[in-house]
Amino acid sequence: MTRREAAASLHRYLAWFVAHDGTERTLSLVAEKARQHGALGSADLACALRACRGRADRWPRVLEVHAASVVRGLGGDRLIGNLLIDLYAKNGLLRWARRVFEDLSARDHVSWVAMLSGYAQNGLGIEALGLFRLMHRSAVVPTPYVLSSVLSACTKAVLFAQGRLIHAQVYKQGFCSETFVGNALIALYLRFGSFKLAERVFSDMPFCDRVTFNTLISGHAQCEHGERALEIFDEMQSSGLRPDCVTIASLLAACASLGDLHNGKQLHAYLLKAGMSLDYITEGSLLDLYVKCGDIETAHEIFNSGDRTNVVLWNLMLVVYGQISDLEKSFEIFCQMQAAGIRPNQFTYPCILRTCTCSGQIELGEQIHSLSIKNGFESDMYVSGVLIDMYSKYGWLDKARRILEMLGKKDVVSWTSMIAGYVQHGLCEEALATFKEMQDCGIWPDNIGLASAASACAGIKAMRQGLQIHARVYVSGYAADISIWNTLVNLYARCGRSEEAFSLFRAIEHKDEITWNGLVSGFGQSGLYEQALKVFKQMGQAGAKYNVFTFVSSISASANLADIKQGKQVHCRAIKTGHTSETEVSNALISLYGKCGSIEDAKMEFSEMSERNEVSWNTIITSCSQHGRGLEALDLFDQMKQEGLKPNDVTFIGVLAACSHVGLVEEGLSHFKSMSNEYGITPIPDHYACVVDILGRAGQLDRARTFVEEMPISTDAMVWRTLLSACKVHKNIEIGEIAAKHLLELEPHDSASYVLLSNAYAVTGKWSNRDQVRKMMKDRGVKKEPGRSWIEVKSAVHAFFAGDRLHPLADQIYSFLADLNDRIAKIGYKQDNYHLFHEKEQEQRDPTSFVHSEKLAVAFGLMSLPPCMPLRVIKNLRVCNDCHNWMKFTSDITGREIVLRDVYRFHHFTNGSCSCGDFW
DNA sequence: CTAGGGTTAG
Repeated sequence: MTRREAAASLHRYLAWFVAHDGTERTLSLVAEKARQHGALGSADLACALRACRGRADRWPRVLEVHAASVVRGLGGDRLIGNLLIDLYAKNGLLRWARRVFEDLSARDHVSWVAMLSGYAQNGLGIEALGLFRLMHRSAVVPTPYVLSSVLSACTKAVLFAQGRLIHAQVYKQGFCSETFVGNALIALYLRFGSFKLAERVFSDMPFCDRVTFNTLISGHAQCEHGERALEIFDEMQSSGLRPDCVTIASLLAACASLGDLHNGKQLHAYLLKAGMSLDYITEGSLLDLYVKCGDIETAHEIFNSGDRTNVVLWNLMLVVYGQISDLEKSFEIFCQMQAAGIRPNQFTYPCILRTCTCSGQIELGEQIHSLSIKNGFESDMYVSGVLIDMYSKYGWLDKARRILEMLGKKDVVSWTSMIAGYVQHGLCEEALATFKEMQDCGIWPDNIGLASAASACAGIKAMRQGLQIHARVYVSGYAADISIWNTLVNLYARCGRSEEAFSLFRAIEHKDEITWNGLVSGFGQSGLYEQALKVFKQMGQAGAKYNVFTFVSSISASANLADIKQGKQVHCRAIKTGHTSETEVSNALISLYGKCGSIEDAKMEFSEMSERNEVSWNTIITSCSQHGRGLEALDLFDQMKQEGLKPNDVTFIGVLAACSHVGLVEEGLSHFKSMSNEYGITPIPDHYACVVDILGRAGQLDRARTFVEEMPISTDAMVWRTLLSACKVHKNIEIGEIAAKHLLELEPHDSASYVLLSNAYAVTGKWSNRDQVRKMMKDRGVKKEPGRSWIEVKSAVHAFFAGDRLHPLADQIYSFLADLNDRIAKIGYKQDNYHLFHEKEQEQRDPTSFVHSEKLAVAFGLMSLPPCMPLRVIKNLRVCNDCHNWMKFTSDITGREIVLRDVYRFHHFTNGSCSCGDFW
């Protein structure tokens, strides 16, 4: 045998091995041959390269062979070069591949295809098209293979228009009957959801192969057309083509998306029966099937018995436990994978971090964040995206913002996560500013961005900006997304534009529960409570589904109307639909009963709750406090802390108000100090107003004044009004005048402020000053709001103005009242509302023409309601001294409980005394 | 076969 013959025979032998075996042995044979014959030809090096395909562990060999070929002067060799391009491209090293491509001494179609498909596989469609143009310029006529590579580049890089142009060229060149070209076209059209075009290409194909069917099946499976995928599988079987593992993997995906465990299990059995090797792709699909069908146990079994060196399967397991938000298990898998020496990839961190976010374990999330930085994923867009989401959901907006700023390439998701984070924490201005910033960076918002921006507008009732978003939705191409319309309906409702809200609402074809709720809650937040309750009733008639949001919104609308009857109806509906065990619903009910004056019902609701959160405690504490049960409120505050719940700013409003009711000055001040010292809460003006109330009620007006003057934040009207009110009660006109001066500057059109000052002058006998205030009101066109009271009797609400005779039973009411006044005069009542009038004025007044509305309401209530029922009256202004005193006597003589809700607080009158302790 | 963002409430 000559040397030449020996070389040829060995070469054939090697080629056979590569084709049939491709093991380590091939490579050792190459090495052996090198020792025997000293020099290697390009065919042998090519052989060695082929043996490296698809084997990550032989990656170093590729580099060795490349080096050897360059050393032997084979750098421009086509046979070796084409293989190197393919290998480098498959490993994502496109620049190396391109370098080899450029260095080729001559290119054939294989070279072009290798480079083109390399770009295609890495999603670099633009580069692929650039190379395709270069090919045209080099006057190389594309082959069907080239065209199919370019088509697949278009598919991968989402370049539909270019894909259609290539289709035209395919048609012109008459390559339509080539099966692999048809396959590429089917993939293209399915990727863009053009099912009709895909099926047309399919039916025009003279021949189809397994890949055709696989492409159709996987395309339909990915578009959630599981049913069609299974149908095509039937066609495939009747055409006599046998499925391979790609077919089965795609079918498994179809079953997974359909939740069809039955068919999925049959496929699983088929895999085992047909003796198909479970590679990591089929294994992954199987895992995915069991995960999506909720059979986690089987999923875990498959994972345990499979190839545990593949990071994808580990990632899948992280997703498995993430889906049932079992962070503990998820984290266990994460630790096990590291112990097994598996390096997490860029998918791993988003998988586990999302579960941390969902289960609120931010501390663990932070640790994993550090790990991801250590492993070099600091600037990964996906990892950063989920981190921005995690930190911003938790309220660490600054930290989220820093990650966003650090991110070199920000995509629409990273921006939107930040925007959504701002919205979720009520920072709507920041959200809208960031929304603008994103667009200044050239990123166009998508459906989620638009919905978030619309929600930000709704949050601050920014109708003008909201209208802009509305207009953009029409041109955006996202008009099919119901979430956006839901937000817009809510936006209009929240801005009080009921006409627009309804017309948009009617235009939504498939309304979901959020559409309805958006209307109810929106009306509730714009003060259109009746409108909100009307929609709630319509929901019942339309057969819409109620949920927690529906009940919370409707109950709170009833509460704001103080419409206990309406509220009880909603409560009944909640019981019937089984929503009363929801914490949020119970919280709304506590607030309802509290606001309607039934503190006992509120306490009952609270005590029957199975789970209470901060809001539950805040609501009951505030309710007790509003009803004058200060000690109870403070007791509840202690219990709340004992149960390990963290008080927030709302809690302290209730606590400070409670201290005020009980007269606990020093305790109140120490609670106030503890807010920032112990709990890190920055007091808002409302807290300062509470402290002023505490000091004012105790008569420590100088101290109150100093406190206000030393406030570190700017003083608002509420603070001054509280101080002025205390000055009126304690007849301190000097400090009262200072408070009034600030108050009238801040709110020059609020009639209540003038009335308060005028009364403060009256009680201190400064009649001329009082007259000046009255003149000031007149000059400035400020009119006193007429006093009005409401009472509900037998399902109807009866309203009264001061001294009015509009009620059908007016005569009876007035004579009942006269009789009542006689009776209470006998036990010591003296009408004293004249202290607000000068003696001369008093002489001129007709005592009967001046009866406050709350007295009329109470008289009517006493006449109409059975003796056992407490009277619940609502008044639009503060109750005056005389009426307050009158109520005490009336409650005593009639043995009736009277609950009066004025604009400030509740007064419970029983047996001659009031829960407010005579200070309001 | 594996990864991130949303709409209604208190």
